[in-house]
Amino acid sequence: MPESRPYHHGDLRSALLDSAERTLREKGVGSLSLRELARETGVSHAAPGRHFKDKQALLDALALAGYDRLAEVLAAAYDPALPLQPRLTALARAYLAFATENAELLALMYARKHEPEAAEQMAAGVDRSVGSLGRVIADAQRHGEVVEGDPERLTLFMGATLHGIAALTAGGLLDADEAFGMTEDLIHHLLHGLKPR
Amino acid sequence: MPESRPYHHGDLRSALLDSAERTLREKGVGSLSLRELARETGVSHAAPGRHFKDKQALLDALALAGYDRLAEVLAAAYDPALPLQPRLTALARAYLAFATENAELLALMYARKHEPEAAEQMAAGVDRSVGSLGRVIADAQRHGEVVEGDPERLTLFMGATLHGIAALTAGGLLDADEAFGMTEDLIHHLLHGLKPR
DNA sequence: ACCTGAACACCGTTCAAGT
DNA sequence: ACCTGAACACCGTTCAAGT
Repeated sequence: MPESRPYHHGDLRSALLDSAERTLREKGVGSLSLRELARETGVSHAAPGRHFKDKQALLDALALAGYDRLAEVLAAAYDPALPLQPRLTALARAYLAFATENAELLALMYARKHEPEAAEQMAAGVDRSVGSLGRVIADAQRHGEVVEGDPERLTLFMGATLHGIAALTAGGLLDADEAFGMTEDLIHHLLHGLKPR
Repeated sequence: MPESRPYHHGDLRSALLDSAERTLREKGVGSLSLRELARETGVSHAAPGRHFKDKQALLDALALAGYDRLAEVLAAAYDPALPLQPRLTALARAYLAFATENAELLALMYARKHEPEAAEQMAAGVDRSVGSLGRVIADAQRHGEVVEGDPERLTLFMGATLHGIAALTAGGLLDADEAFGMTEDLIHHLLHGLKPR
């Protein structure tokens, strides 16, 4: 740790990302400016330009990091020892928790990005997260606990439902506690359908 | 139609909204500026301030109009003469079409707004749209075509699923044609569930 | 290789003054 | 009642120059 403010920051890139993530969480994307970020990090306003080609590149990097964390959270919540229904409930709750705790970040993750190479990595990030769901479906199909059919479609059906409540909750249209409270019910309907048996 | 450019515009408010909606669709929220809007409308840069307290107020107005149009689209797609499954498929397709044709607007509609009074109207807009779904569920329950239980929860389950694919598609994470192609399947799973019968 | 300072072309918002 | 023009405090981005 150098005594005051050295000419070279050392790890400006990750310092900017950390600062940006905090601002995003506390004040929203609208209040995120490169100049303000530079000020907080004690660096000139032009310095961020060395590490991020433009503002969108920084936002893309934030979103990408978000996908990494989401994939971790889901992987951690995936417990193959659990029966199907609680296994899915745990995954749903994990996603919901991530969505409510990172509402602004989630919006960034699912926004249309402009930089084409970032979009590619974004898709890969989605795949990694959807992977946890896909494993559950494929595994359950093998045990005859889930209907036969294209596992990708089944996974997408399930993913869409989870993403739906998560997005509605993150957007403030659904109360977080309410969403958590109905997760079990939701998974039940997902498994048993709306039609009476 | 006055000959050149009169001092008073006449209906500046709706002219600004029209222009904003076009810009939103063609270039995205990022490229939407009040000054540019004023220029396009042939008015001074300070004029919009008379009709919208700030930029967010204009965005809120756009989102609100979006809810109106979505409610219309859904109401038009709601055909009580159809059997349950095609009735739901039609609603899902209508929402999906709206989402793909108004991707940027949809993001605005489901974003956290700051002006508290707008948030209230926003919630009302959601209710109106969800209303179409709620009617289908309540009606189907009466005919024994859908399981018993809190109709609001069932509606929300269904709404979350539809919103999920729509949001993923609007966000570019799911190809629009692919999403349309799997709509029928999706509704099938919604009705019959993932568990084998 | 990394950062600064000045410069450029934009913003949103406010407010006296004009019609 | 509605709009203008100037002013203010911000932006993002670029680029020569400094370390």
